[in-house]
Amino acid sequence: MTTKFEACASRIRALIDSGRLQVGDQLPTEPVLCEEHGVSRMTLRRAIDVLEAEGRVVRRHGAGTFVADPPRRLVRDSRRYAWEKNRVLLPEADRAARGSTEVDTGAERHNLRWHAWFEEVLADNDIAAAFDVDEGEPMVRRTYLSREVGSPPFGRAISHLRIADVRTNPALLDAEREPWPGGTQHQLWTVGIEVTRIDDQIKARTATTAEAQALQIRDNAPVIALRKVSWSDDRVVEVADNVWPASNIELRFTTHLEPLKGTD
Amino acid sequence: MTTKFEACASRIRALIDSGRLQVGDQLPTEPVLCEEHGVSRMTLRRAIDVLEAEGRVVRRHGAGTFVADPPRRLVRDSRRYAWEKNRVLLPEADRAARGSTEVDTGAERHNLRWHAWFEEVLADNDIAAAFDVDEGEPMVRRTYLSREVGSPPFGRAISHLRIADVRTNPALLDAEREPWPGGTQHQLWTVGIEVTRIDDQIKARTATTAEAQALQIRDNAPVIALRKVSWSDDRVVEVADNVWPASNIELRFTTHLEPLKGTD
DNA sequence: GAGTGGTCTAGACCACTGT
DNA sequence: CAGTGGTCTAGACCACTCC
Repeated sequence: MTTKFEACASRIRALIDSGRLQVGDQLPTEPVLCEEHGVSRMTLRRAIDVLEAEGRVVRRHGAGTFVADPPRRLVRDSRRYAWEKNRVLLPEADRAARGSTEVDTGAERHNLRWHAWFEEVLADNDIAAAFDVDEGEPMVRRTYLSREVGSPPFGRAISHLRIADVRTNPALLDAEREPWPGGTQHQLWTVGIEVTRIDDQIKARTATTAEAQALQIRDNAPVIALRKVSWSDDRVVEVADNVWPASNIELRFTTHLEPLKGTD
Repeated sequence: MTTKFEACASRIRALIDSGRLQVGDQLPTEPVLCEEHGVSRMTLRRAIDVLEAEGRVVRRHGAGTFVADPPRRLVRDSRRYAWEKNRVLLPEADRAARGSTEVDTGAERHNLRWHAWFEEVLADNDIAAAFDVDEGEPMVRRTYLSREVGSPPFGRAISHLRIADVRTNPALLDAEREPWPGGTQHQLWTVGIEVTRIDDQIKARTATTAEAQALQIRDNAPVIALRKVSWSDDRVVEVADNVWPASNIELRFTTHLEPLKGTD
């Protein structure tokens, strides 16, 4: 049995898909839609909940409900790591010409805005375990919010470095120097650290309240969380926790396999 | 301002976290909870919606609402690909001893159950594009559902192979031969194909109706979708679409970086 | 201040489970 | 068939946006 709210959602979805309602158009108001579809307000709202979860409409409190932009999915490709590493030895001008974020988003540099915020903190349980150091180890916590002009942030990253590792280059503790040409791998290179391996751990879950606020999404909206752990040989040198609205991102990973021996 | 349904959810969540309600325990019925928390039924249900989305409770229509098992997250590591490839040349007994799924889940082989279902189909738009062949190309579509005894399925995979590639080994078209010792890489090896690279594309989204049914989860529950594209040199040889309930899985990827040249 | 979406209520009826 | 959760209603009040 198909429910009333699903049927109602389907009819409105059809209006959008057919182009009768265009991107940015305001839907009729809730009382009007209730009338049109012969349902009560709660049922109508449940129907719109479905469309909102699908990313087809946005609700703006006090203003109206609007047909949403189909999300431009950002693509984050693991090849960015090798690409970034290859730039470590380039002169600054070359490194500055293009950053990973532009590559991911396809956006132009002049359309990108950064918010970077640095703090000196003591490693909590979780971070200490990730680095395999003692709790309370002094760290620098770097929070990044990046957005295209006129859009909500497309993701947040919180990166941790050991202060013991980066202390010899005070510029690394200064948020004013961000975005750093060449990214974290070049930053670590300035203190003699070469990143040799990166592990990514990926989960999908619902946003915490803080994340929802930072990314301007609903509480409990689905997000993808990626923890990037950078190693220099057998030592962890950076732990970066990234979070994106699930609908905004696609991750890609490439695994090259060694040729089989003893064949040909 | 915190809403009434959030406050109500928090109180019930606290009961679970504190251990006053144990895994498997039935919650008081909705009318009782309404009374206890002084809210209407719709508000109470919204509170329970939150807990259900967090995976803390399960609702069973007609039976009750119960404290859910904390999900055992399955970990799928990209190193499985190299591991599988290294086994291609091993004798069957060795290959059969242990499969990727056991490695991912940590489950014992005797506790795992498979449902495999093969069909011969013509490539649709999407699959044809992924293989870079013409639409209508004959393919074998292999659907896998795997579960631990007594649990709902933990994931579904739909794999496509070109019939032109595998025709020389009819055993590959027979679902009765699954699970195949050594997995897909060994299967392809039997028809002279060596997998040299694997690309994974990952999205988080909500479950389709078919997926929700197959995985025994709610419609629109969040899932992780992973498309694995296997290449033999510059030719696509398998496209496998995996889907897991988002709360049940963590993905891990390892990227090794080449040493920087001209240094030391 | 008029109009929008967000929350909440008290009650009804239905579908499903277990005995 | 008694009791559970699932859906739906008609109305109320509130918070927010925009004129």
